Amino acid sequence: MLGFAFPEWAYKPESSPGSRQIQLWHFILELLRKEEYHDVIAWQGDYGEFVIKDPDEVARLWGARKCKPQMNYDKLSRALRYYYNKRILHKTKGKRFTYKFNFNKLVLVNYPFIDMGSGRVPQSAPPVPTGGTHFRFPPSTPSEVLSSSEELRSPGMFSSVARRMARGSVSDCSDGTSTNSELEEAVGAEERAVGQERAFRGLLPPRLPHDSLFRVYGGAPNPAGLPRPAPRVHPEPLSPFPVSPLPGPGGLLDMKHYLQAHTQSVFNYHLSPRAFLHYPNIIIPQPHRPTPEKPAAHHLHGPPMSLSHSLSQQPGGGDDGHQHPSPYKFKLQPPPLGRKQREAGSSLATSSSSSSSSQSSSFTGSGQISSSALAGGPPKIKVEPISDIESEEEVEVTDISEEDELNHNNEDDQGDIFTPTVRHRPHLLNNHHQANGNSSSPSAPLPPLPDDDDDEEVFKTPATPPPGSGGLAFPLISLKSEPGQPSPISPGGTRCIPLKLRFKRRWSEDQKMEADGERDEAEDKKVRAEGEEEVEGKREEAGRRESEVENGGGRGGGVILGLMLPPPPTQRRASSELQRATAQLSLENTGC
DNA sequence: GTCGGAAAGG
DNA sequence: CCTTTCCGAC
Repeated sequence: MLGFAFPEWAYKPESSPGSRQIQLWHFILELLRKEEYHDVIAWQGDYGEFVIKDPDEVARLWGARKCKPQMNYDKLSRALRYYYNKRILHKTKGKRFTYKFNFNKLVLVNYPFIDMGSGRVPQSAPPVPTGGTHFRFPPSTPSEVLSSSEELRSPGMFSSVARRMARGSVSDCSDGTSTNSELEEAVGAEERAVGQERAFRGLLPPRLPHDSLFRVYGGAPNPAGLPRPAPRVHPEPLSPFPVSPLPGPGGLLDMKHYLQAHTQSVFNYHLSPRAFLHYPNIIIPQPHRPTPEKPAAHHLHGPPMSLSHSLSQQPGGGDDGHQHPSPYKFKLQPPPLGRKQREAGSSLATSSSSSSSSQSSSFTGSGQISSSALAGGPPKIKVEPISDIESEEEVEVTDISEEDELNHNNEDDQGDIFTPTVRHRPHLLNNHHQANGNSSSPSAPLPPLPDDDDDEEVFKTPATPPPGSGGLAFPLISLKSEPGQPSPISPGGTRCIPLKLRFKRRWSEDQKMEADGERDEAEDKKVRAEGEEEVEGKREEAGRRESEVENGGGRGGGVILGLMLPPPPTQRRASSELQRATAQLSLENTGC
C-alpha cells in the first residue's frame, strides 16, 4: 500500500464508494482547461491562479454537474473555502473571485496529466512538474526501474486519476456514465500518441516528449498578455522551457525526473520516508553541495515528467489499473482535519502518530548523509527557537535543498527553500496568514515569487508575470539566483538553511509528519479562528508557515511545478464554444 | 466579498 | 469524506 498515492481525498471519488462524485476542484480544473469556459473561468495571474469571471455561471455549471440546481456561488465558494485547509486552493486576496491552486501539491504530482491547458493553455497554467534533480537514480534503464519498482508504476495512479478526471468532466449527472468527457478524449489522444504505453512510457515519451508534456500542462500564463509564444499545440520547439527539455537520454531522464518529482513531492507532502523505499533505485539526493552556492545552472529539467500523456487510462485495464487504486500512496498533505481543539499550546509535537519512522530511517539515512555532506559547509544555521514549526518548513525546503539541481523551474524549490525562510519569517513577525496583506505587503514586498504555496504571498497579486517568455516560469529562480549570493541570509538569517538542519528537521518531521500536518492545519484554523493567543499565535503561524512551505513550497512543489508553459493567448473567442459547451453540459446534466 | 462554524446529506 | 446549506461576522 504504500507507494504513493494521492491523498485520500484526491482519489476518493473513485475509490470510495461513498464519495465518488466529482470533486469541485476537479471540476474547476476541467472548466479551466477548456476554452469554452474561458469566459466563465480562466487562468489568470500567477501560476495556478484563476479567476471566476462569472460566478453565477460557474455555480450553475457546478450545480448542473452535481445535480444541485440550488447551487450558487455562495455555496460553491464555501466548498472552495474548504480547500483552503486542504491546501488545494487558496484565495488570492484582493482579487475578487480569484483563487489559486496549489498545484504543487496536487495536481502536478498527482495529476500530472491533467492538462489544464489542454489545448491551450491556460494562462496560468499549472506548472508542470519538473523533476528536480534532487534525487538521483542509479543508472538503470527506465524500464528497469519501472519494473523493479512496482511502485513506480504509477501509471495506475495516473490512470485512475485520469479516469477520475474524465469522470469529472463536466458531464453527467446521470448515471455516471458520462460519456464524453473531453478529458477522456484528450487523454486518449495523448495515449495514442504515445502509443499505448501508458505508464511510464507515457511519462517519458520517447518521441513526443515534451510536446505532450508541455502541452498538457499548458502554459504559463502570460498575463502580460504577451503573445503567447508557445503554441498550444505542439510546442515542440517552443518549448517554453528555458532550457531545453529534451530528454536526452531518452526515457531515462524523464523517468528520473518523474521519479524525482514524485520524490520531491513526497517530501513536500510530508510523505513519510517510507515512500522512498518504494523507489529502490532512487538514491537520494544530492545534497551534497557543501556550499550553498547556487546551483549551477541546471536547467530545468524540464519536462520531467510528463506524465501527461499517458497516464491516462490504460486501455486495457479499463480500470486501469486502477483497480488497485493505488498501490502506492503517498500521503500528500494531511488533510485538514478540523480540529479545533488542538491546543495550541501544546507543542506540536506529539505527534499523533508517527508511524513512519522506521522506514523512514532508510530514507533518512540517506538524507542525513547527504545532509551531512551538505551541511558540511557552512552551516549556518539559523537557529530558531522555533520549533518544529519552522523546522519543518525548512525541512521541506530542504528537500529541495538540493539545490542544485535545477530547480529552476521550480519556483518552489528554490523559492521555497529560500523563500520560505525568508518570506516566512517575516511573516512570522507579522502576519498571519490570512490576514495577509498581501496585497499590500507593506513592508517588504516579497519579490514575486511564485510560490505555490505560499499562500499568502502568492496570493498577493500576481506580480509575477508570467514567464511569458516562456523561459523560466519562475521568477523565483531568479530570485534564487539573483541573490547570487550564495547565502544571502537575510533577515531571517535563514535564507540558507543549513542542510543539516534541514535534514534533521526533516527527519523529525517525518516522524511527526502526520502530527504536524494536522497541527498545521489545526493551527491554521486555530489561528484564524481563535487566533489569538499570542504565544500560540506565534506558534501557529509558524506552523502555518510550515505548512505552507510544505505545500508548495517545499521545494518539492516547486520542483514539480517547474515549468510552466507559456500561456496561450488565451482568450479567444470562446463564446461560441462556450455556448456549445454549456449546452453540452446542460445536456449532460440533463440527467438530473 | 470573503470567511469559517455548524449541521446535514449523500 | 466532501460537499451543501445556512448564516453570522468582518
